[in-house]
Amino acid sequence: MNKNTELIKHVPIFSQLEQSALEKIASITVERKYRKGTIIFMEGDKGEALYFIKSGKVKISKNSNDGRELILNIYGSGDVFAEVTLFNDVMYPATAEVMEDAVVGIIMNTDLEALVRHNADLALQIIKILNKRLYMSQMKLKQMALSDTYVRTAEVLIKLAKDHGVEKDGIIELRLNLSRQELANMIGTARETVSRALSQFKKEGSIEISGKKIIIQNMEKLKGWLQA
Amino acid sequence: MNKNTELIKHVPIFSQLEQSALEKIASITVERKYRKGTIIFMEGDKGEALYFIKSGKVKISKNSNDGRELILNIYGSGDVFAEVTLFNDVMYPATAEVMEDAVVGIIMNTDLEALVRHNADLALQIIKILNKRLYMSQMKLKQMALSDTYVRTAEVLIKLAKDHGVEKDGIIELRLNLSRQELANMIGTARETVSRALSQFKKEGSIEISGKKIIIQNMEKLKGWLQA
DNA sequence: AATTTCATGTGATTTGTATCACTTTCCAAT
DNA sequence: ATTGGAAAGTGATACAAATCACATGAAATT
Repeated sequence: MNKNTELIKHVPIFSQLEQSALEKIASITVERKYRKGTIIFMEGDKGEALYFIKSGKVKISKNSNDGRELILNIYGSGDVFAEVTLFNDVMYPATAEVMEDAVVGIIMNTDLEALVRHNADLALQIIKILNKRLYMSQMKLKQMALSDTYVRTAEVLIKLAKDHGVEKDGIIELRLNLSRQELANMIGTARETVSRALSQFKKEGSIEISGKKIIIQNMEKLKGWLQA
Repeated sequence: MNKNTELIKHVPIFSQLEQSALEKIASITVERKYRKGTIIFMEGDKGEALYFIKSGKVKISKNSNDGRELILNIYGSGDVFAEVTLFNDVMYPATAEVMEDAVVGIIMNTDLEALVRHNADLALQIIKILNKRLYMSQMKLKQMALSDTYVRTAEVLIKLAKDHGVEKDGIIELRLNLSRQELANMIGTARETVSRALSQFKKEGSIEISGKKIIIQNMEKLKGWLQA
């Protein structure tokens, strides 16, 4: 129980809450381990829980019926996901797949909803996170509508570096195990186009590539691609 | 005061609240009229209020610095907008412009925040609306990434018909005063492409066009374009 | 009503990017 | 280490959609 409280304290949306609320949340949280490749839930499944990540990475994506994929986000430690099904009794609007072995906290919607109804602080935290998500989503829409593929590629790299990169004296290492195809599915473009963009960024000295690892050598140069 | 309460009752996010809350909201709401073309706020302005529409239409858009525009949404009577700046102390992430003379209710963030902190019901309503917005935004992202321009055009027409159309024995009339350029800016395409798509839809008998007015003659046929 | 100005439709052309085709590289299994 | 199979890089081609160009139509201004 105490261990759970510690865990929950490190999740941003909960961290501001007072001790008693933390303990309540801890008491309704179930911890679970998932192996890489596991589907936590699929788009269309009944939405019944909120998840937060203790460790590992989770990919959130939508698929079209002709098999194409759009990756909406990649979440890591401390992030919450599936928050959209709270209070809504809707299906999950996207699929969650484990990219790196993960330990995840799970809170059933019914339990959390009961709590939120009496804890405005918690509601506020949820509002904040939804605000942020909405903001990001609209930014992406703008990029998708108004930027070309190389710019979008740079944008995604920069975002990934910020969220998941590890800085080592000036350079940032990105060790997500993303295939080019998956990167393309985040950017909304073709595998080959990503290859070409990365080659370009490499040639100009912005990044360095060794297999799946991408090193951002010169963030400023990469940011030079941004526009809009 | 009583008049305001009536007004507020018809706004979905408030309508579920109990009388005392309604009255409080009414007491902190300012009503204001705007003429067509007025900019209510601009992207980057300090976010300080939440708005809801009593009558008229408001266009929410983002602009790139090379002058191109992406229209995120068009809101009408009963809709809330600028909800993203609640509890966040951020700038408006988009611009709000009046498309049709509008009467708008304005609630200062500070006032509403104080209220929400002690009214979990209200917080829930806000969460619900954010959920819906996020869902819509992600749907759009998927469309933008995975559908071609004609499909997106059909999708936007269908959405506009649902939100703003007037049904008259089977056919739906769309009388938004949107230029082709603006339609294109909703779809994320070029003016000319929209013209061609509309011509196509007209030729196949899905719609009828007379100036800015678009009549959806055969919704089923138009929906035939949808995919994914 | 006449004239100017702006919005729209539509063909022609260009451009960006998806797709195809193939080679090379990487990784896993033996 | 060797081999087989998938993922990645890259040139060639095809295609959708942007852009250009212009004619037509509608709306605003005088």
